Amino acid sequence: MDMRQLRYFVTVADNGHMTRAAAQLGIQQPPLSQQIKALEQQLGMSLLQRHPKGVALTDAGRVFLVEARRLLQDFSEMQARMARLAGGQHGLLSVGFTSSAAAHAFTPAVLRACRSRHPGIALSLSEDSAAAMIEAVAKSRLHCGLLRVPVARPDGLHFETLLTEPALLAVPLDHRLAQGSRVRTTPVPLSELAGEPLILVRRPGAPGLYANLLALCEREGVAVNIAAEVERMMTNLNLVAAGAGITVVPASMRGVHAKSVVYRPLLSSAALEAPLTLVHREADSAGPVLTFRNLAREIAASHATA
Amino acid sequence: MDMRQLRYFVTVADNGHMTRAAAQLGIQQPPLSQQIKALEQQLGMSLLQRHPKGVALTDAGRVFLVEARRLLQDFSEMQARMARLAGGQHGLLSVGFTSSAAAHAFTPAVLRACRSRHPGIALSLSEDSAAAMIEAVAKSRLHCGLLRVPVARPDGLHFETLLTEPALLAVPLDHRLAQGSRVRTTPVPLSELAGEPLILVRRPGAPGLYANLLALCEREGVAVNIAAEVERMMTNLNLVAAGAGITVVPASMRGVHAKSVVYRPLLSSAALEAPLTLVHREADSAGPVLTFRNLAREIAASHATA
DNA sequence: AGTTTGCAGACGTTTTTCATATGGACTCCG
DNA sequence: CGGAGTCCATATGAAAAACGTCTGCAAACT
Repeated sequence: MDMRQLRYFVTVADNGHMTRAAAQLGIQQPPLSQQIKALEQQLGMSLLQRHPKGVALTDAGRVFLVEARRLLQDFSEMQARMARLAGGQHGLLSVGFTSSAAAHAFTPAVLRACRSRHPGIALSLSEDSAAAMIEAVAKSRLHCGLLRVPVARPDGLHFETLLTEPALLAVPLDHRLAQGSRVRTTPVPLSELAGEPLILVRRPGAPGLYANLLALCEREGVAVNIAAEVERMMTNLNLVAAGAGITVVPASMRGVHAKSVVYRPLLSSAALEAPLTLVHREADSAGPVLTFRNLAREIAASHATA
Repeated sequence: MDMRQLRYFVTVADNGHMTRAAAQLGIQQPPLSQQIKALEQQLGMSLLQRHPKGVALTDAGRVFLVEARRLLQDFSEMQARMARLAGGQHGLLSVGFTSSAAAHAFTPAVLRACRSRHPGIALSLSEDSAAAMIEAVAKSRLHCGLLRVPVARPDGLHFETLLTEPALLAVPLDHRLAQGSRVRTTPVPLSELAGEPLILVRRPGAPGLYANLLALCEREGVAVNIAAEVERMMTNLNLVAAGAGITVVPASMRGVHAKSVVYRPLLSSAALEAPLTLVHREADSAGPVLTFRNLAREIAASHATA
């Protein structure tokens, strides 16, 4: 038994007429008669009474009509759901982000926009380190990841820079680099960092914002003094606020500990960009992932101009 | 999209393996690959990730799997319902009966048996005259009819005699034919009816129990005296009980007005049989009608022996 | 009675589906 | 590191199914 046969039968039942139904279905009358006959044979009962001026439903035909209608309805609803899924307005979407990505206003903005614009997408959020998140995306445990610097680039993964922002120097309020209300907006040369107790996020053997900073310092011949290594960027700023040292963070974090931390641009800031990166599997080029990617690009654009 | 393709996909998803699924489905692997590919193309998304050691579901595949399962489930349930309908354990069944058919214990017995043995059959009962009922069956307003003598035999209708019983003479308690407790069981010759006020059910121009009686009287040269014509056999007996005349009724009605009516067999009773007849359309040779017919035969057999 | 209308059957054609054979990618194992 | 084994995809031919055209038959209309 076939969906096509069900559709044929319903059309015949609606018309009470084989020939008209055939025309409506865009086929000839004999094939339609054949299919109806085959359907009756499969069910082992006659569905139609053949009259000289058309056909009428038998009792079994009346019962079968409601069954067939229901099944066709279910079928088309299923197709609609799948179409919405393909269109990306529907389905599951698990998104991960790092703590530093969450610090940027973009992250809550894009998640909020996704919820409001695509209520059919069930968002599942998680926070983790960049390395763990990239692996989770590669292993299909996550659909998308929002992070700063790609610390690994496995095959089959697509990385896309949504935003870049300068990195800022963060120093305690009572630090010598924070003295004077006017100087706070003037760039600091990299050489000023020499000997300062530097706090950084530990990323053994992996690239990242701090790896770039260290490489930059080495190139410029600035001797750094690593005072502490922490797990999360937020911990970083907590230590700076406590006066334990200085650090470098993406500009979007400048609101953290505003009362006890002073943020100053770096002179060589052009070389120390803090990107915001979206990662997903290359294979996921349709459905909710695509929708989310497009949404992320759109929100990123509005954040870049702002 | 086809039911077959859904079945194929579900099997592949269950096995996580094309080749094994193909074997399980009883086809080769390449056609299965083709069908899955066609399905993916129709849906506009990939459902499976091809791995060297098998296949795994994509997100869309997981969603589609539950949809496909549900649809296949609905489909098989529908088939089961139709099979029960074909088997006659299910469906609507409208049965009509005449008042005289209802007087026989068989009628309530068969209806009760139908309700208890086939709860899936929704019985719809109605009482009407034999002529109206036969027309209702012919016009498909009724599935079956229970009546006495077929007063008409339109084409396409099947009549079946379930039971026959003798007709009895019914006379008032104080009638001369009712005198003496011993004579009540001895047969009455037809000649005794001569001149007696006869009450009969009016059936203009149609055969029936009373038409047979009148024909019999005419053949035997007995002059009848028609005292009244009524619509229902029960009215008959009410008038007899009131002393308005005598009549002839099927034996099964002998319990009516037992205190005021005496029932005596007729000598020529062999020629005056009162049948109980089942009528249905010849086309209704399957489903609930068939079930009811078989049940009626069975109950009739047990009533005949009793 | 002739015409029209509507469904069913016969037969050839096209499309679909399946099976066989083959190729390419990956894993496992010596 | 190379060869055997697995597994899925592709190619090609055969079988089956669906469709279209033509025709027949029965009932209704004129």
